[in-house]
Order: sequence, then structure tokens, then C-alpha cells
Amino acid sequence: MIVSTAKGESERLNHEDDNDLNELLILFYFGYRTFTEKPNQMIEKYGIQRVHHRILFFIARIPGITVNELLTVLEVTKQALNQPLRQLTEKGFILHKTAEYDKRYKQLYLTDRGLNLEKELSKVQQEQMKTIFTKLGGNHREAWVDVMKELSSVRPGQKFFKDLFLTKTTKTNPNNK
Amino acid sequence: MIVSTAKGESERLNHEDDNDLNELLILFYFGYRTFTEKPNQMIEKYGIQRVHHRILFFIARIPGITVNELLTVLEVTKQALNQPLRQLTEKGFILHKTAEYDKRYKQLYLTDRGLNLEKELSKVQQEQMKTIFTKLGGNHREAWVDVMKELSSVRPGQKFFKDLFLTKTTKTNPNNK
DNA sequence: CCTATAAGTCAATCATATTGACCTAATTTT
DNA sequence: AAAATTAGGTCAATATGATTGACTTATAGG
Repeated sequence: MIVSTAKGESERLNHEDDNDLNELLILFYFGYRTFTEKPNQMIEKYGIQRVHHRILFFIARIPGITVNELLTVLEVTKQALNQPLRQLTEKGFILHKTAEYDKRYKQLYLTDRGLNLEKELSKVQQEQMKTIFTKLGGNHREAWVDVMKELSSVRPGQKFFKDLFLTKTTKTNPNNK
Repeated sequence: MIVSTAKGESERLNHEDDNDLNELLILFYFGYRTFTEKPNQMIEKYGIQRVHHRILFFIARIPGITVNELLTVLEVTKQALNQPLRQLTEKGFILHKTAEYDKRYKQLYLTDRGLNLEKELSKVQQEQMKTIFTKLGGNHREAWVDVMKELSSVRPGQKFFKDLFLTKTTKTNPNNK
């Protein structure tokens, strides 16, 4: 059973009797909801949603990413990306420049407004997790991250992001052309 | 950066230089996708989706749960639950009995077919996570579960589930009436 | 010139979910 | 016994996020 404790001492629950593995779906379903709840509330007033936050997140980490690269990272179709991208542009959170090395490519960047919002959203999520890691102490952060990385690392979008990040943040020309 | 490793030895990444907290959204977004991918593929052939799996999951853990209780656990409206519930009944995965203690209540149960499917789905998810926990070793499972429980425990649906589980699995009469 | 690629768009459809209104049946309250 | 409440169901409209498929424009390159 998942039982929350008020006392710090009994923080570590009985992991033997208690079959952790029987309630994995609960941990992911509710965990994900908690993780996205605050950012969702914050962006609501701008008329944007989860998908827009994800887009801001990735453009923030790979400035100059192209449309095709972004949809490969997100593992969605261009039709799914097109509208939210246009909305973010209209609302002044992102801008795009035609690539000099190839005018077919559109490179995406955050505006100051976009940078500020993305920072706020990331900050809230980071502090929420930091609070938990601090409370639990020990190697909880490292262990949790290790497990989540194992899950993430098998995704094509994550792998593509990794490669992009390594090249785009170390070279001037985004496509090595 | 999130970088997967092939070598077991270098499994534990550098958590100091590497700012884990800067890529939390990636861990959740891709992690959740990996966790749900296999069950999604398995249930596709029955014409059911994620929401149906969640329903099967909770009925399996609280047999005899009523419709209102279930939608409180899932944190959705009755309109959102109604159709998938009907589909699961039509496809022979669940059945409902009118409660003897109050004929307004409909108690939900899995059929043998539903029980089998739910077991298969849970098994796949459990084995996927077990593989990771075994690979990483140490206290990775306990630590990961602790963190996810912290996130989950704040949700009203999780709290309600916890209470339901404690009463429904220890008493004959589901509503203590 | 031909072909491929990047980006955009239109249309139809699906899955998931919401708010709001309204209904029936059963139970509880007054 | 009548009135109010509760559990469950349903209809309609709408929103969000996504898909497949078809088609267009602009650019690049052999």
C-alpha cells in the first residue's frame, strides 16, 4: 500500500511486506499529475497548455533547433506541432529565423518573454523535486534520476535530443554544414 | 545531460557536473512513455486504450468499488468514466452487481477475462521496472519508490484510494453500512 | 531540369477530458 | 407520505492533443 507518513523518522516505508511493484501505475499516474499540476496552472493564464510547455522546454535547451528536429525529439507529427508552435509565436514566446546555411530551415528561439516563462516553469518543477529529495535525503535524488534515465534512454526522441545537444551546444553551425 | 551507458560499470553517472534537475521534464515525459508503451500495444488489439487499463487496474485492486468511488480515485468526471466503463462491459472485461445494502450502488468487478488481461499488463510493467532495479542494484528500487510516493501522496485520488483499500479489503460490507 | 527536403496547411478522425443540463431509481430526511 | 438527496446514466457542446493522408511552396543540389 501507498501510505504517506507525517513523521520524518518513519519516512522509509516497509518495502518488504509492502509490494511496491503492485502499484506502479499509481505512482506514474499520480506522480505525473503532481509534477505537471503547478506549471499547468501557471501557463493557463496565457492560454497555453502542456504541449506548449514541452516546446518551450526543448527550445530553451537547444536554441536554434529546427522544426523537424523538434518534432523528432517530441516524437510527434508535424501537424501536431504546427498549431502550438504558431500559437507560441503569436503570443510572443518564441521566434524563428531562416537558417543562413540553408533557407529551407527555420531555427527556433525563445524570446525574452519565452525565456522568462520557461525559467519560471522549470524553477517550480525543480523546487518541487528538490523539496522531496531534501526531505528523503541520502542518495534518493541520484537513485531516482538513475531509474528515470533508464526508462528515458530507450526512447528515440531522447536519443535524438542527446545527439542534438552534444552537437548544437559545441558547434556554431547547427547542422554541421 | 542524459546519456545512456552500455557498460555496467559506468552505470552511475556523474551527478555533480551533470545538472539532473535541468532535465526533469524529459525524465517524466519519456519515462511515462516507456512505462505505458508495452501495455498500450497489448491492449490495442482489444480496441481499448490507456484509460481502460487504469480502470482495470483499480477494479482489480478494489473489487466491488462503486462508480462514484472509482471516478473519485481517478480524479475524473462521471462523463469521462461512463463510456470506457461501458466499453469494458461490452467487451467482457468487467461486470457490475447492484449492491445488496443499497440498490443505487453498482459494484464493479473484473471478469475472468478482465482478471487475466489486467495480470498480463501489470506483469509487463512490473518486469520492465524490475529489470531496471536489478540492473542498478543497491537501494534504487526503494529510493525510486519513496520519491514517487512523495509525489503521489498529495493527490486526493491517491488518498481516497488508500482509505478505500484499507476498508474494502478488511471488511465485508464495502461502505460499512 | 529533376528530385529531394523542410515547412506549412487542409481535412477527417480519434482519444481523452471538461462543463452543464437533465433524467430515473433508490434511499434518506423532514 | 412528501420532499430532498444520492448514485448512476445520458445528451450536447467544447477543448486538447494527437493521428493519417493529401497537397503546396520554397529551397537545395546533383
